[in-house]
Amino acid sequence: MPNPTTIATMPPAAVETALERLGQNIRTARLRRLLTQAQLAERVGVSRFVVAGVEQGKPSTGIAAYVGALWALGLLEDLLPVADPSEDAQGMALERARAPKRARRAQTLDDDF
Amino acid sequence: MPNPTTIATMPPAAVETALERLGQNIRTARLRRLLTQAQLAERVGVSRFVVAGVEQGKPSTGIAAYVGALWALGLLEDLLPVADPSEDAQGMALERARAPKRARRAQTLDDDF
DNA sequence: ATCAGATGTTAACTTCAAGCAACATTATGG
DNA sequence: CCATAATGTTGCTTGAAGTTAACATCTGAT
Repeated sequence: MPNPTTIATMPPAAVETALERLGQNIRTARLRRLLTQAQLAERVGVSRFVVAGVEQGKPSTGIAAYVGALWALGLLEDLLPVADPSEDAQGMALERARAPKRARRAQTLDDDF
Repeated sequence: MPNPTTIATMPPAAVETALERLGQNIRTARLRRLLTQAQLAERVGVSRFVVAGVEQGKPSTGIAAYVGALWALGLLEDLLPVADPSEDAQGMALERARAPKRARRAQTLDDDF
């Protein structure tokens, strides 16, 4: 990451918390299945350090490692409801206006001050 | 990624599909909110290219970008149930055996074939 | 209590991901 | 339809993520 990417180095507290929680959940699932970090890592196809990072909720780790871990643990389906449009109440309310393929704010036409 | 990391370059079909779906969901949520990629990117604190990658389900993109997008869209809570231990039926069944802090298979003691 | 194995830590090295810029393409609003 | 904005694409540069290895530490089974 060329730039001191704010999101990865200093994520908002809520994001950091959510990641730590996700990592902890993955760790719990792994331990319940009696897998070592190295074993899980092998299934996912990464080194054990990446798995360790996942369990710590490391923000800069590629999402593939996270999703791969869920997959290897048989928990991939948990990801399907995330941001599911049919469950996005706020979004559905907004959609009542329109649902374009590209975002575009209605040009203020007569308001040329 | 020094090594042609299998997971990021050639993820299992299920993982790839899940990521594409997640990205599509995020895109839908963004469009419903009438945000441009650039606007969302600014909120998340990354360039618009990263947001584009997220919406494509790019496996190698850091999870912070994904979670940051969810956060900026007000969808962070969707992440909480993922791999939630209290919902992990398979894991809870296995836990009936034990719940260690470190994985370790019981040494086969008398089984020295 | 002891010892083997799992996990944490550190370091050096390699490679790709993210940033940036310019341009092409597509879609939307008027 | 046309103009304009949004998104996709390409190439370059650079810094950080991931790998490997060796060692330290902790945990748990016996």
